[in-house]
Amino acid sequence: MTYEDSPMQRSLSALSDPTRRAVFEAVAAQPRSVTELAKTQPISRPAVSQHLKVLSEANLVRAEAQGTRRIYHLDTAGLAALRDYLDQFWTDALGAYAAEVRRRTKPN
Amino acid sequence: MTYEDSPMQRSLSALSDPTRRAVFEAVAAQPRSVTELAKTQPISRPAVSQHLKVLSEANLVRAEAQGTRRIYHLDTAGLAALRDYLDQFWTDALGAYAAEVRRRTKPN
DNA sequence: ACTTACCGTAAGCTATGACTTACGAAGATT
DNA sequence: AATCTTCGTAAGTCATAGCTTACGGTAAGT
Repeated sequence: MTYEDSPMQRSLSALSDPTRRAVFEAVAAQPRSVTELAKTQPISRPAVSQHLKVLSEANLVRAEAQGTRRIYHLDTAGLAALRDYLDQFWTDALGAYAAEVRRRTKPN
Repeated sequence: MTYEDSPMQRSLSALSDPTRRAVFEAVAAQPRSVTELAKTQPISRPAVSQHLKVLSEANLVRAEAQGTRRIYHLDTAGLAALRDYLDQFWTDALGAYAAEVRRRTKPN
């Protein structure tokens, strides 16, 4: 049951697959065309295309047409969304920890 | 094909499922027992247990036994791993952007 | 000691997701 | 204009992930 489909959930699940994450890292390392990306992976070119579609919809990657080729490059939007999401828990955790410290140090 | 199983990949895929992410957020918001967590979700208690197992193996959550109850609370280790992973791309992206700016502003 | 509450795991079902091959469209090349 | 390259998508297959019910084990309550 997919009862939530926030943009950040998309980014999160986009990176959940190891192969897709490898594709993402290849794109991040250097902007490349689809066939070039496919050469770096042990899967077929259409499979890479499908992964790129998912990554695009997660705003983790973007394409620029250049003739018949499509050069994919990193998109920081999805990255920022993920970072903000994690940071939220991070500060919450710190806050909870501080509260715990206060609770433990406070005399009864 | 699971050709990679880094601890950070585990954290990443642990949060890929919306339901499991909801469980994680419930734990993060407040340490709770399994049955208490199950009440906050539209799934059965064993399902919550299974999600907690995955989250535990991803170092996103930890349990403390308290009688027969197991109180789950946030574990910042997995969170830190994710943060570091994303930050790596972040700084890379900034570096690439800076290089791009240099390339564009540099006279031919 | 018997029952009750709490929890993890096994077994089984079903939906989904990751891959393949096949195809068609659009721009480059000759 | 004919071919070749590049790419996205459709169709189909297969493995896996998430859920359920059922069960057993441990600690607490009476």
